[in-house]
Amino acid sequence: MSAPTAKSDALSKERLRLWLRMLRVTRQVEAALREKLRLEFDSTLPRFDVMAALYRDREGLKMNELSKRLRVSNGNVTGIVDRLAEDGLVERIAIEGDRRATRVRLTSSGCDAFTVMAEAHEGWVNELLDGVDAEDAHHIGELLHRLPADTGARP
Amino acid sequence: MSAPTAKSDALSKERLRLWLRMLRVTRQVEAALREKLRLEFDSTLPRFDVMAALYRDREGLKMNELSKRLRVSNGNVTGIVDRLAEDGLVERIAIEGDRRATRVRLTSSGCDAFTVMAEAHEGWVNELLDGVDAEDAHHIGELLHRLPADTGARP
DNA sequence: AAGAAATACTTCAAGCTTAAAATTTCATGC
DNA sequence: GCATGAAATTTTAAGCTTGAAGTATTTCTT
Repeated sequence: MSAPTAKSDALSKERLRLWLRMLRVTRQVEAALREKLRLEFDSTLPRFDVMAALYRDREGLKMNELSKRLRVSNGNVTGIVDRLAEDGLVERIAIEGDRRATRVRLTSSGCDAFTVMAEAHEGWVNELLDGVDAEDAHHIGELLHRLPADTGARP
Repeated sequence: MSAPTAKSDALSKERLRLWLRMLRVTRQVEAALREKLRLEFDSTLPRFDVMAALYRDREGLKMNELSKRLRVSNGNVTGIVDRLAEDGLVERIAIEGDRRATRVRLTSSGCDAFTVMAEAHEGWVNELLDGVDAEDAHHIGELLHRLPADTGARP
């Protein structure tokens, strides 16, 4: 533990400012997306996230894998999947040979619904990030990638 | 509405990728901060945010102003302030001449508690954003500032 | 084969969050 | 003065989120 120098203190403050700004922008964009999803599709961001993960793995995921993929608690996923299942967008499928686990996957109507939502979603993000050109996007992406927090590589 | 060109489509995808990465990093950092606050101070991020806003305006804020400042619903602020008040960290003060509104401000013990938390918080952020030097921080900050989403200037 | 440990999932309590409805108080027009 | 609408806040219903406790089921140990 080295003594805080004037320089390291200034850097610390700079990082704090950056964090607060990142947080503000992220929340703003999230709020906009949430409202769009609600108004246009009567849905929510968590539902969208779950469906997106299941769309990537069309054959489905175990609850376990889903919660790791989304980095949320497993109890959380249970509730979201429950509600999606009520609406017929996903289904739980027994796994042969292990009666503890279940696989969740999009139903065909869930798959259809997601493709429509995903296209709209990309358009909204595109509008919300207006002002970021390809070079900027690439640059910020690189910087974020250097953060210890970005353990983004998924198995 | 112009027809989507190959170039604009690529940019759209690039922005989507950037957004997903921003979201992931932000959530990761938030999760880390939330856990720290819980373990070290038995507190939460929303409580910290409210206290931070009240620390900035030491004489207090109306519920209204607080919810605008934090960009959350007013019903939301009610609950958080209720719980902070139960713990003696903030207090509601009647506003003379308007019996509808109340001013919320930190108690002196709330103020003390916040200064301790704020220092720890800055340290955590500093560690979490390790790898971002002053130049990077400034650069990303500039880019974020150009987003329409960053309507950050507070009155 | 019996018991112990690990795994997969759900349930639970508490808190956060929103949008919408309800309440109280203030301001304005007539 | 009084009605009507605006403003500040709280309440409510529904959903999200976590960490911890609880339930089965499987696997490991001996």
